[in-house]
Amino acid sequence: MRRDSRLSRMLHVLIHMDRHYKRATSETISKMLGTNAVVVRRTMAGLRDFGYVRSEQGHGGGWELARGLDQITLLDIYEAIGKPPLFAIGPSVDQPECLVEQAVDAKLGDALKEAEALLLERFRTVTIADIAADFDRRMPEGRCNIHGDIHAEQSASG
Amino acid sequence: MRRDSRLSRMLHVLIHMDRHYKRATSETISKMLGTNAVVVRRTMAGLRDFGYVRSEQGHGGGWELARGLDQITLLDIYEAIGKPPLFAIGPSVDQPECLVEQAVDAKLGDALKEAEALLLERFRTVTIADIAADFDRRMPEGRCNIHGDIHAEQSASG
DNA sequence: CCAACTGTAACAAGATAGGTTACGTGTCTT
DNA sequence: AAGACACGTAACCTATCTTGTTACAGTTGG
Ligand code: FES
Ligand code: FES
Repeated sequence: MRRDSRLSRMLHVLIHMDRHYKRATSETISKMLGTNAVVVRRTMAGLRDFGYVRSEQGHGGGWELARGLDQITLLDIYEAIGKPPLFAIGPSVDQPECLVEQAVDAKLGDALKEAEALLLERFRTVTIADIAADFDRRMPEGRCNIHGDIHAEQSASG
Repeated sequence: MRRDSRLSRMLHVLIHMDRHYKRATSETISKMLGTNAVVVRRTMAGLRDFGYVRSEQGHGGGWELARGLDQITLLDIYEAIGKPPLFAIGPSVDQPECLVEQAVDAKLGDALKEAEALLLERFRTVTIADIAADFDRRMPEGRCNIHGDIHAEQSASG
């Protein structure tokens, strides 16, 4: 299975939007993420529907934050991208007839539910601002120089 | 992503082997699991390599338990099938240059590591005998009647 | 030898995240 | 009004991974 990277990507984008852009187009964001503008629109549509970002069409349009990063948790974003499955393992059938299999899946399910609860609890208590603060510690100057060209063209326009 | 069901399947098989079969062929097991004999050999090869089951070739051969279910934990089986990835979410790139992305992945990775540790700890402390005991509580008579035909043909030969 | 097994390689099928193309619609500038 | 710019979305392709299938080689017991 290929790992779903949408949560990671959205967090990445939101921090960049807060730190470096007033408004960013799907094209600009796609370059940051190393992907395609359509993928960006597709994924960020969920965030827009939940009110974390706004999108505007037409000339001069693009994406912008709709609230502060301290008002958005990891759980918010996880839900906004559609609550994709967290685990890569699980039972082979949903409603097994075999009682042995039922016992196996029940026990396995208990362990998975515990782990899921812990994970979602972490998601619930960590805001994107917390992650941004970690970034500030790694780069006190607050400058990202990896994609300088992208940043430059945005500084001019926004 | 399709969920890896090998752990669930192997637990299922091992309990049936302990409760109903002295020895079972891949063909018989594949019917229990609703799959193919080659898939059974492929998956159980790992369990054999780790010494949880024995296989014998040739006429009258098949699979049998190499130790008691109370001597095998879920973690043992998880490792024997090759420690497949537990999570379906993760970062998009392994070594991101962008410091923002590094901070995101670090925070996300912390949460995932915590959940993984909890899950593996549960796996470590639960034996297959524990699951079998749950099965006994669900079906006190100790009989499985779903695949009676399979059980019957095995009772005759083993 | 022959039948009944496992061992394994090679390939097909099914599912899903992600990438790409195409086109529609809205909005700002000129 | 025209045209450039940008989002919205459907449709399709690609990559990857688990699972299923076929084929065949090797092993064992009658
Ligand atoms: S995408 Fe983070 S510095 Fe360019
Ligand atoms: S597979 Fe469990 S009763 Fe047949």
